[in-house]
Amino acid sequence: MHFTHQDTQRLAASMLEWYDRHHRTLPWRSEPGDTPDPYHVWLSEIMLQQTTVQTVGPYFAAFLKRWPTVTDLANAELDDVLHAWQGLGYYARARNLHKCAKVVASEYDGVFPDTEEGLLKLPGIGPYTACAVAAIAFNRHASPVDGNIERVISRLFALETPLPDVKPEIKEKSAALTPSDRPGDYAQALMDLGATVCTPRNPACGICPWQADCEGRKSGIAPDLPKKRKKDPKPTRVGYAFWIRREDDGRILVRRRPEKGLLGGLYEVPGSDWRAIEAPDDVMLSEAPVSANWSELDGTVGHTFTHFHLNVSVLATTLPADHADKLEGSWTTIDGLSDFALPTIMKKIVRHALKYGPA
DNA sequence: AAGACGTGGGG
DNA sequence: TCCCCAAGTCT
Repeated sequence: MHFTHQDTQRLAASMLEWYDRHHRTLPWRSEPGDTPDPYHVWLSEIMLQQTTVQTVGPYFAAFLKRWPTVTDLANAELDDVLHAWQGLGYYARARNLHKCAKVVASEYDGVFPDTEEGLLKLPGIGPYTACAVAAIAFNRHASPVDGNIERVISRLFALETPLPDVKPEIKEKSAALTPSDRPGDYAQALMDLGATVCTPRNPACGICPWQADCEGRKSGIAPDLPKKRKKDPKPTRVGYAFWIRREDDGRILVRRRPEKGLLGGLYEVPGSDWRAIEAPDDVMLSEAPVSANWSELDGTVGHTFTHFHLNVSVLATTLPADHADKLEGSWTTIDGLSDFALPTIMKKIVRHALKYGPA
């Protein structure tokens, strides 16, 4: 399948026309004709990595309100950024977001670089985001390829090679279709189309501006594209959470996780390691922050991460203050828990402890 | 280069 | 219930 130069111009034009009529108004999108704020574009693109528009909305608004400029964000404390990010997931994004803001503020005088290669050097900005920001914020002739565009292009050309092998071919085909005029709108058009028309399941080919040219639709395989390699089943891990209450004031112990790795920099109810195979109770118990008289609460807390399922049992105890004060971490009231950046698994553990724990 | 890295919604 | 999916990056 090959398009002539004339074909590509026609396809780009019909896509932009579709965008002008059907594009969504999103908080980070400038009005047509207005120059977008690179800070807004960058912030939204980082938040939107592997995350839905609906989920991002409130976070984007809250960040912009609290940190109106990239310099404001650079001057923030990391813990405050992680706190504002809690629940959004992939927390390395928040750490890199903060790092990136600091670099832009200190080394670029608060002004984002306006080229793909300049952007690519910044923390948390990879090939997709560099391309997207260059196109959307700076109107550069760049062709970002995200999951939506992979789907649209693989269908348009009926590419049956599975991802990720087919990625270079998609990149090449997509670049060849990208117009010099309005490359940013064109990129957003493809993403909108992928999100609302050329959807993973039940694509609405009947209303697609490219239906007449789509090889995938014509051969009836569009809904099955792009092909992907099968994923390995997720293993299940188990562990304990230690709900430790200080006797005199009823405060609870929380602690900050190491900055690298899973849930890095967020706070946790102290816990054992999460193991693939259930270890004997005494091994898990030896990982408690303190030796104590534990009572196991009813039920378990289940949570699924990207690459494993987790089942946590909660052990509760109450410690005399002189004993409690030797432990590492922060003692907080229940209400005060909202001041800490807690990932969803920890919120579940807190909820479970409050529901089943000793009164 | 393949695996680590979150979460919530939809079918 | 369970699997797939969402504007990927880092190591």
